[in-house]
Amino acid sequence: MAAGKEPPDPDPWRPFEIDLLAQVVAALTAMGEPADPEVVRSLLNFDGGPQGDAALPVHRLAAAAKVPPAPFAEAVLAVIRPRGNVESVSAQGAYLNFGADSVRLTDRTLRAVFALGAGYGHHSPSAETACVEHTSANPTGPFHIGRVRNALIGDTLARALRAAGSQLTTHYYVDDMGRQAAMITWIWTKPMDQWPEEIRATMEGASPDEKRDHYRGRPYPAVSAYLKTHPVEAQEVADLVHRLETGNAPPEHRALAQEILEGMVGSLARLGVSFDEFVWESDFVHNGSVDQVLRRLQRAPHARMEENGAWAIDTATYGLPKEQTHVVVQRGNGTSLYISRDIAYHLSKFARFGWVIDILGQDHQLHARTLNALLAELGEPRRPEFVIYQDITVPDGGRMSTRGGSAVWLDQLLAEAVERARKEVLARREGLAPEEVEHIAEAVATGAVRYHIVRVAPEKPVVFRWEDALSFEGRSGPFCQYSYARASSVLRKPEAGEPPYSFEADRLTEPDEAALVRLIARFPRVVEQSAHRAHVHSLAGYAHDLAERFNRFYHAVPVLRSGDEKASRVALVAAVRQTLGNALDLLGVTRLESM
RNA sequence: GGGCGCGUAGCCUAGCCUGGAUAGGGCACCGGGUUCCUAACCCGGCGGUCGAGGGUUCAAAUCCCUCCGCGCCCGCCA
Repeated sequence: MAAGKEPPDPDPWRPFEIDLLAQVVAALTAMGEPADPEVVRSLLNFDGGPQGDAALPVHRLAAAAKVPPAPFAEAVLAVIRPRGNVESVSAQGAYLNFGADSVRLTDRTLRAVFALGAGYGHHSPSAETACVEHTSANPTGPFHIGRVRNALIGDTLARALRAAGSQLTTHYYVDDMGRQAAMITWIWTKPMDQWPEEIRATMEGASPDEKRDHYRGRPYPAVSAYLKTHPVEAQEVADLVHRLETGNAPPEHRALAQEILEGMVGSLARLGVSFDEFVWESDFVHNGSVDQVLRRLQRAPHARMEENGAWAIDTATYGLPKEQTHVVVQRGNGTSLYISRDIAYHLSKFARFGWVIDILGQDHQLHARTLNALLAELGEPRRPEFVIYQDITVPDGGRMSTRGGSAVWLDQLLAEAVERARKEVLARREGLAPEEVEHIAEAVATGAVRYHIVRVAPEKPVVFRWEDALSFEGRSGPFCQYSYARASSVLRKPEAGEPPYSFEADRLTEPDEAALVRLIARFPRVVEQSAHRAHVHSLAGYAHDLAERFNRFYHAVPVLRSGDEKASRVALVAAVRQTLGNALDLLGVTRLESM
């Protein structure tokens, strides 16, 4: 083992970058050219590629020197002295290409992976406290996959932020105050034989041991439709909403919400999504913080009372679209509105967390901007950061609608995925114990669904197609899981030996090995970037790239059947397994030792 | 009408913030690969006016402007 005395740098690329920057600056200085390290750094391109590990386009520097780019590049080449972690320099037209010292990079990378293990790619904990609020669906029935996009973006971002060092808490904001929740209570507090016929019809064939969110949520669409044409009953629901606000909710109200919520959250748990805290909207009403917000808003600079006693804020100065310059924050009857309660909630978050992040569907975009305007109106300097994602739609171009029957339930998707995965396992493997088959099928199914939804940038609209969602090949969760299982399988062989794995970096010089090492080395930066730019999809892209590189290596380079290189190659496989496993953990995709 | 987002091969997608060298993947399709560490894999091929036009620049998928198309929002609902 190439044991290092000092603890390894958690970012294997950094020493190369430091050396390279210093050498470029030194070369420019030697040429008598201005060499601001910050300028040079911004010019350097570390994306890597077939040309080398870093590139410097010299156009700008050449222009300043009043020399054509290509000769300028040659001139730099003549004076630059690659050393340390920089192994090679070459000029190609207007570009200088640099290669890292592969042996040093390999040594440093593998040592970092083995020393840090599950912590490789993670950054040291910071004092920064953060809160990610996500999902926050009304407790009125099961999840459809549109809302699952919210949950998966939020959960993956939370994992990434934790890895990046944040002290992170996740929130599910439970709306038990509005009309939606009231409708559930309205119908379920009536004996079923008194339900209107068209609502009772929705319970036909319902089994009492059905999952609770499905069972209790069944009448919801019918109730919603029924109330549109039945003003008397609609008034009952309106009265109920008023009772919720004044603290006179029927005793069953919260229990019903809780019951449905447990069913909903149970489905998310299968996907590895969990929450640190459930925050109930009604708590902000009952603890007086909503009243406090309303009183502050009434004293705010742009507040005014309407004719019927309602309070509104003129937000024209906050740059909102012109239709939204008049924001009502309190009804004529004195009750609060969603936006006011949300302000109370956000103030409570600001009191506890330095960084507040909300995952919101694009339909909440205007709400987000209004919230910011009202926070400004209150003199509150802090703002939440919003991650806005686009809807998942169905192929005929429609929104995912519960009433139109176009919604795809998460539970339905998972059931379908598990069934398909089970078939695959049974077709590929023989003699597995039934519980092993189920374990793999569940992991493959949930891995496929999680990966499929999180792989696309949040701002892209997504059209749901069964055949894409259930793909186990190519750019998919199971592809990554398979590569992990493959690496695990190699390491399980007796010939692979036991950890700790010793290696000699100068034996890992095949192009496929060098490429793998470079990808492994990039992981800590991928984690950092995905967390801070809320680009969780880049984690999915990374996992695929690493898996793909590993498969290429696996086919091209013998490991256990090799000679003097064997131990080093085994170590490389172990490093891939560790890194890919860490990436899968961040994606919430279950690692499989075999599949 | 206004605001926000999106538009990259038949389909899906990365890159856009911070401009840089032949735009990276996947699916589908065609042709190969398993006496050998898991073929949910690999190799090769096919396929691109980066929505259109203009501008800035030595250099534009990337920045700016205009237009077109699609989605969402514009409640004393949440």
